[in-house]
Amino acid sequence: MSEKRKRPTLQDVADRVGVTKMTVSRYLKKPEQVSSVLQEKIQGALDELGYIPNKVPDILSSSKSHAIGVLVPSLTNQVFAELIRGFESVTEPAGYQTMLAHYGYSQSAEEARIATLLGYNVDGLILSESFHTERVRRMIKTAGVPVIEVMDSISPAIEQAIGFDNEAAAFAMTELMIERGHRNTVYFAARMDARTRLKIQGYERAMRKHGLEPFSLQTEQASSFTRGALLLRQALEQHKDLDGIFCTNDDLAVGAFYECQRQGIAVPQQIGIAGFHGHDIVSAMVPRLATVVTPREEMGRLAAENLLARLQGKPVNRSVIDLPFRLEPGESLRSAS
Amino acid sequence: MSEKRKRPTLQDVADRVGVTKMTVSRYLKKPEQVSSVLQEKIQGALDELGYIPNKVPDILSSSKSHAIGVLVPSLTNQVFAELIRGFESVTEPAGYQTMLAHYGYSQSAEEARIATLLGYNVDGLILSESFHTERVRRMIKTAGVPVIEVMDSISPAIEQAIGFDNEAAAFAMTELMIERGHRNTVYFAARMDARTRLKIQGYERAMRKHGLEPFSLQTEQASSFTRGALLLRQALEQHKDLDGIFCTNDDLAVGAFYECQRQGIAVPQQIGIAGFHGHDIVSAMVPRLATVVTPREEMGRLAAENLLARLQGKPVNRSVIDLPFRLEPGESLRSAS
DNA sequence: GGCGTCTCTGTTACGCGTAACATCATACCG
DNA sequence: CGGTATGATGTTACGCGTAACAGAGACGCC
Repeated sequence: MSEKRKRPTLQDVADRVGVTKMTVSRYLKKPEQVSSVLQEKIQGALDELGYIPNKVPDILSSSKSHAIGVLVPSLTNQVFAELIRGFESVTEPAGYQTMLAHYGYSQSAEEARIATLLGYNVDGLILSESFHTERVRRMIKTAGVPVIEVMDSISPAIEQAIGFDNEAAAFAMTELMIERGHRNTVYFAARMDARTRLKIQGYERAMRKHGLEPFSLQTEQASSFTRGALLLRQALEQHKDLDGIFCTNDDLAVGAFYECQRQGIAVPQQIGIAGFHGHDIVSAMVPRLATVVTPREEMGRLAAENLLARLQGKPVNRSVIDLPFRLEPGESLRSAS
Repeated sequence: MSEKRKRPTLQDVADRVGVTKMTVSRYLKKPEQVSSVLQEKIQGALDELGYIPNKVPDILSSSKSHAIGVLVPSLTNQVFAELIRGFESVTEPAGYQTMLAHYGYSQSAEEARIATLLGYNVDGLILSESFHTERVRRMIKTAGVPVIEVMDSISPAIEQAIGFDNEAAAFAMTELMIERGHRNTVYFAARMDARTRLKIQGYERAMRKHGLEPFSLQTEQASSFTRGALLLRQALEQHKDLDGIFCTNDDLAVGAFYECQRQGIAVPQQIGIAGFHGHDIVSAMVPRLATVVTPREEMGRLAAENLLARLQGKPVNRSVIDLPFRLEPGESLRSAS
C-alpha cells in the first residue's frame, strides 16, 4: 500500500493506450486532430490514471507560465481585496492564474517578493506601489515582463500606471470640508506610505489655499477602527479647536466616529468626519460618513485588461490612466450653508 | 534597442566568468564551496547581468516547487484575509510562496482551481471547505501532496482538519441569547455553504432544546452590511414577535444594527443582536455587538505549521484539531437576569 | 499508374538548474 | 616517495510536455 506511487505522466497514459505521449498531448490540446478510436481510448486512460496536467515542463521550454504576479502591501486591507477581485474577474476567465504576494509596506520585502515571483516565470506583474528601488526597476527590465502599477496615476510610470490622483482627491475633500464650515480639520494618517504622503500634500495644499493651518496626526501602525479611536483622543488633547477630521481611509474614520459617540461629541455639529475609499460600511452606517469613493474594482479590471493586451503583443497605448474619484458627502459634514 | 534580450541564465553568468554553470549554481547555494577568487568574480558577473534565479527547471526535476496552494471561497470576506495572514506569517519566513486561488463558493470552481494549482506542482494544499467532490479527493490522492482543511473541525478529514466547531459555536451563542431573554431569535444566513448549514443546525438544536421554534432567513447573496439591513426589514415583516437576531457573520449583524437605528428600534431592549467571528468592528462600535470570537489567524498559523511539518516527512499526529471559540456578549444583548 | 494532398502518428530536440559522480591538483602523512 | 585525504571544479543525465519536422498510408484525380 505504501509504494510511493508517483503522479502519472503523459508517458504513462500513452503507454497504457499504446501510442506516444505526443498523441496524448495533441488529444489534450486539440482532440479533433486525433482519430476518434484513439480519442476514446485516450480519454479512458486519462480517467483511469487520474492524469493531472503538468504545466511545469511547458513553462520551462516556453517561458510562459500563464500566471501573473500580483503584489499588494496588505491583504487585510479591504481596498486590495477589492482590487484583486476586479483583476481576477478578467484574468481568471482568460485562463491566467494569480500568484499573490504581499510585502507589508516594506520596500525590501517588495524586492524579495518580485524576485520570487519572477523565479516562477510569471508572465506579468501588477504592483501596488508607484515608487520603487533601482534594483526593482532593473529586475523588471531584465526579466522583460510587462508591469502595471496601480493605485495612483503617477507619472512617469515604469511602463504603465492605472489609478487615480490621490493628491487631488484629498485636496477636493478638504475643500469640501472647509466649504461646509469645518475649518479646523485635522488629517489622520496611518502607515506612512507614498500614497498617504500624497494625500497629506493634497490636504495641506487645500488648507493653505484657504489660509488655514494644516495639522496632521500620523502613526506608523496599521489603520483600524481601534486606531481611529485612539487618534481621535490624541487629537482632542492636542488641538482644542478641532472641528473636523479627514482620515486617510474609512477604517480610521469609522473608529473616530465611534469614539465621538462614546464621548458624546455630536457629528457633524461639533466635529465633521470624512474617510477615504467609500467602502460599504460608511454608506451603511448611521449617519453615513463622508468619503472619497475610489475605483478599486475598476482599477483591477483595467489593469488586467491592459496587461493581457500587452501579453498579446499590443503596445502600451496610454502610459498613465487616470480614473475619476467621487466625493460622497454623506451625513457626517455640516449642511452646505 | 529592440533586440529581444532574453533573461540571463546561469550559463550566461558562467560564460562570463569562464567556469561551468555548475560552479555558479554551487556559489548561489553554498558560496563557501567555491574558491574565494571565483566567489568575487561570480558575484560580479551576477550583478552585471542582473541574474534572476529561475526555479522552474528545479521544479521540473525535483517536483518540489516550494509553493503552497491556498484555496479560499472569497477574498473580500475578512475572515479569509486573516486566515491567510496567519498562514503566511509561518510559510513566508520558511521560504514558501503562496499560490492563492478563490472559487466563489462553487464546488466545480474549486475542482478547477485545485487542478490548476497542482499543474504548477504546489507542494501542499490548504482548503477552506470540508466537503468535496469525489474528483477532488481523487486528484489530491493521485497528486500525493499533503492537504489540510481549515475552518471547521469536521471529521473525518481528507487527511487533517484544523478549525473549530461551527455547530457548537452557534449552539452556545443561541443559548446565551435565550438566557438573556431573547427567546424569539431569528437566524440570518447568507451564502448557504456547508459551514452556514452547520451553524443553522446548532442554532436549531439550541432553540428546540428550550422548546422554542427556530426560524431562519436565508439568502444566496453574499453577506454585507447592506444585506444585513435588508434581512432585518424582511424579518420584521415575517415575524412580529422578533426579539433577537443571530447572524451568520459580523457583517450582517452590523448592517442589521444600523437598520435598527434607522427604524428607531432599541438594541438590546427591543431586539438583541449577535454576530459571528469577532472582527474588529463589532468591538469598536457603540454598542459593542455580541459575537462568537473565532481563531482565524491561529487556524492559519497552525495549518502552516502542520503542513510544513508534513512536508518534512513528519506524520500527521492529530487528524482533527479543534480550536476553541469564545462568546463575547458585548452590549447588544439584554443583561443577565 | 503516378503524383499530389490530406490525415494521422511518430521522432527529435529543447528548455535550464542541480544531484550524483568523476576528475584533477594539492597537501599531508609515515 | 607512495598513498590517501581534501578541496575545487567539471561532466553527465534527468525531469516532461510540446513545437517542428518527418514519415506513412489513404484517397482522389487525370
